[in-house]
Amino acid sequence: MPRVTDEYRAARRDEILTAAMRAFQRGGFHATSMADIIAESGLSAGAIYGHFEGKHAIIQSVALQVIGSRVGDLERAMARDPMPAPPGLVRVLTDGLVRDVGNASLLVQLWGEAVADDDIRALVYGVFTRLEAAWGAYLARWQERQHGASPAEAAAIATNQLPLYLAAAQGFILQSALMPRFDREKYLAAVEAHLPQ
Amino acid sequence: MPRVTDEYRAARRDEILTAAMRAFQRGGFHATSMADIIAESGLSAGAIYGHFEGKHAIIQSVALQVIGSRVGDLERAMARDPMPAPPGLVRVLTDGLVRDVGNASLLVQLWGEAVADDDIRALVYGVFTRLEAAWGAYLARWQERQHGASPAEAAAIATNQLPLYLAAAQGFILQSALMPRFDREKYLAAVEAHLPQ
DNA sequence: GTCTATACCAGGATAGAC
DNA sequence: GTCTATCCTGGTATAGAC
Repeated sequence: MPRVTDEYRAARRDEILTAAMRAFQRGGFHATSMADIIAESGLSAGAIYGHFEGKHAIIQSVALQVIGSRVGDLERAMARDPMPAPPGLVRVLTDGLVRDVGNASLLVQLWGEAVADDDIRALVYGVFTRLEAAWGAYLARWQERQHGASPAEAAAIATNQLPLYLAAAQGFILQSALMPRFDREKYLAAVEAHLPQ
Repeated sequence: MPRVTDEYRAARRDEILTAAMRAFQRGGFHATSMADIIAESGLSAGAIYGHFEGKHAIIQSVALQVIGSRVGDLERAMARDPMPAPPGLVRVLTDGLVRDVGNASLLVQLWGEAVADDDIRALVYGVFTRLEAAWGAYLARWQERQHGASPAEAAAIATNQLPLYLAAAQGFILQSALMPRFDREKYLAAVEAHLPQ
C-alpha cells in the first residue's frame, strides 16, 4: 500500500513537468537551472527529487511528452476515414503542437539537443523513423485511393514525395519558433497550394 | 607595432575556431567543456584565452562563421546570370554547407540555442530575415523573367512560394543532421520534381 | 603568446528534520 | 512527501612563470 495514492503522485509529477516545460521554453534546457524549475513549480528541491532522479530525467520526460504526442496525433489522423488530403496532415501536426505546448521552441531545442545527448537522439531518431513509415504508407494509400495508382506506382510516388512533406512539417515548426513575423495561415496555404497531391 | 603579425593572430584564431567546431559537432555546445576545446586544439588554456574572451565568445564566432557563410553563398548564387532555377538554390546552400562544415549538425544546434541565447537568437533572426528578403526577391524576379509575370503578380507568387522554399532548405538541413538514412540526392530530386517554378 | 597550476563559483544533488 | 540548509563536483577563467 503506497503512502499516497498513485493519482496523487502522477498529478505531482505532471505539475513538475509542466513547470519545467514553461521554464525550458523561456530559457532553454541548459540555461535553466534546477533552482529555476523549483521556483517555477512553487515546490522545493526535496519535492522535485522525490519525483525525478535529476535534471536529466526531467528533460527526458519533457522530451518524451512533447515529441510523443506529435506522433500520436499523426497516427490517429492517418487512420481516419475518409482520409484527409496529405497537406491536411501538416495542419494536424501543428494544431496539436499549439494545443499541447503553446509553441514550437521546445521541439527545436530537442533537435539541437539530439546532437549531444544519446537518449534524446535515440528518441528523435525513433520518432523520425515512425513518422517516415506512417507518412509514407499514408501517401501511398492516398495515391491508390485517389488516383487509382497500382501499389508499386503508389509506393514509388510516396517515396518520392515523402521528404518534402516531412520538410513542410519541419519548416513549419522551425519558422514558427524562429521567424519573427511567421504567419501560420499563409504557411499552410502555401503547403496546400504547392505540395503534390 | 604588434608583437606578432596580424596574420599570425588570425591564423591562430582560426585554428582554435576549427578545433572548437569539431568538438561542438561531436558533443554539442554545452557538453563540450573548455578542456575539450583545449585538448582538441592541442594548445593550452592560456593560448585560448589570449584569443577569445571565453567560451561564449567562441560559440558566437563559430555561429557567425557557420551561418554567415550560408547567407553569403545564397546571395552570390542569386546574383548569377543566367539565374539558376529556384530549386537549384537549395542545392547551392547545401553544397556550401558540406564544403565548409562537413555536416549540418552545428546549424541545428544553433537553432536550438537561439531559444536560450539572445546573441545567437539575434544572429539567427538576422539571417532568416536576409534569407527571406533575398529569396523572395529572387522568386519574384524568376517569375517575371521566365513566365512574363507583371511585377505585382510576380511579387504575389513569390510571397506565396517563399515559405515552402525556406522549408525545403531547412528540411534538408534537419533531415541530413538527424535522419539515419538520409539520401541527399533523393531529397534534391524531390525538391526539383515538386516545388513550383 | 603560451604554458602549468590553481582559484573560484554555479548549480546539481543530498541530509536530516518535520 | 516535502521542506531548508548545505555539500561537493565540474568547469570557467585567471595568475604568474617562461
